Amino acid sequence: MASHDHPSLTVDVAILTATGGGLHALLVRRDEDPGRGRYALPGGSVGRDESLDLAAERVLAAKAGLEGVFLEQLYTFGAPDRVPRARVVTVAHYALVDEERLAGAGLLAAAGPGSGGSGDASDPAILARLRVPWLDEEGGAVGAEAPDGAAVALALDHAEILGTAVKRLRGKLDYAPIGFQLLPERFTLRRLQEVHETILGRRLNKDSFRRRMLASAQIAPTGKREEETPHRPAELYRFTRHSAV
Amino acid sequence: MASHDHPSLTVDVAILTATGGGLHALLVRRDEDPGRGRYALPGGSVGRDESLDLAAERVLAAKAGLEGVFLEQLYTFGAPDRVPRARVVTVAHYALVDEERLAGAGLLAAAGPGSGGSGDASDPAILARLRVPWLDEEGGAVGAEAPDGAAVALALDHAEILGTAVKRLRGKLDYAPIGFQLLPERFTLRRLQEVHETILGRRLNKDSFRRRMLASAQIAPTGKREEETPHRPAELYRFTRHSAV
DNA sequence: GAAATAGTGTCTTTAAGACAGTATGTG
DNA sequence: CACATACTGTCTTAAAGACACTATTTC
Repeated sequence: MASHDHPSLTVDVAILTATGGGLHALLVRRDEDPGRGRYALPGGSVGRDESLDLAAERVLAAKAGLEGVFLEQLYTFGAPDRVPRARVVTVAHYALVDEERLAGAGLLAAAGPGSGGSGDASDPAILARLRVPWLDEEGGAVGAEAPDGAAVALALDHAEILGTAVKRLRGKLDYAPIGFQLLPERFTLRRLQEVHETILGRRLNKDSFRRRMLASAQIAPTGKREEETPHRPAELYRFTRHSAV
Repeated sequence: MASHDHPSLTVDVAILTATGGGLHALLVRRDEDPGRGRYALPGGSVGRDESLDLAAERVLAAKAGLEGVFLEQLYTFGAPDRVPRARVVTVAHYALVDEERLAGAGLLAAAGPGSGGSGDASDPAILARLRVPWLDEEGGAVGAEAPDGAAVALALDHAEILGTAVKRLRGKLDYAPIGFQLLPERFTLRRLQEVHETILGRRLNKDSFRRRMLASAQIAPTGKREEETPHRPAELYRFTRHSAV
């Protein structure tokens, strides 16, 4: 078993945000085979002396101009036929970004010529809405559609990777402080509930949600309020880093 | 970036069982570097045209003589320094086996000379009790001790892998039909509760546990009962494969 | 019948859901 | 003042915990 028999090892990052009532992912159009013309998750090879997380961080910075965001390993995809005519195993990650940050940094850095970081930021990037065809614990591939509503063809097994990311997100939402990652530093309880509903794909009870969040000690009121609302302004909360014991 | 720069890719399998009130893992003693003399998870290289799951199944069969057991990908470990003088990324899996099956198949196949499957079943194997130093969602490395109570030195990052497996097990217990994997086909409610308590590392309320399990429709009475008990025999239940909707 | 554990019935406690009613902003 | 949404208080409902009590086996 000579060393050139080793599979290639890459990382792919599902960069997710919640906006307009739906989950969205940042996708880049591939200009090379395999998967030319299709949209794909940002990805790259794992460097010789680079940890997996670091490789994912590098991809995140280079292709979306994002740093310091929530990033976690998701699952490793290694079916022998997942890439035609090559053996490529990918360690998929997922990142969570609030919509303002992604609209500003991500799309500009990825789409603009040389505006971002280190290199291949030339691919056109889109923020695709995810169509999740299942509830709860089912899982499976998800669809994607461009801002104009057209279906987006995903490269390789990336629809499956996105489905796995959504499933993970849903599963962790109840016991990990994860919803806050999709919101700016200060947010109202309503916005937090909307994010949870977007992730879960179903409506939640307002009273119960409110009580749970306030009792969890994961959030604290800032004393400030919304401004310029056409109605009574809501209290703004912030996420507290206490592990909620 | 020549192809010989690719990291080596392996799978390691945490084979877990619940017995004697504690979680146990099957470990084999390494007779080669790296980690010679220490105990390690059974593992092996990923074949050229082999999926990750298939590689894990192969390891499970070859090193523990186990087939058809619960097996799931856990996490991929790829720190550049996790193996001295080599770059080896491992896709860790975990398997769940009931104690009878592991005592019979696993230890004999792994320890006996050529009694098992395809090859390297020569390493002495032990069933090590895991000492989990944390509760709930904390995570981290776990300790291991041999049947005689002596601490077992684990190779590489395998204490971390085992910790990740225990954490996953605890996390999935409440919403996935996973406790049954650690029991034989027919079991009493008491045994099922003991397994849950062993996994979680804490006592559970008997009445509530009973009600939850019976209401979940995940188990069904077989009509048969325990035999040769020094007290009233309990109903034997079996796991129903319904997804419990 | 004593001992041990299985299993049932019911009360209390806690969290979720429902909903009425009050508070506070804009136009 | 109309309207919209924020927030509060309370009733109902469902699940968990506690515990008394009955059932069935071995010795």
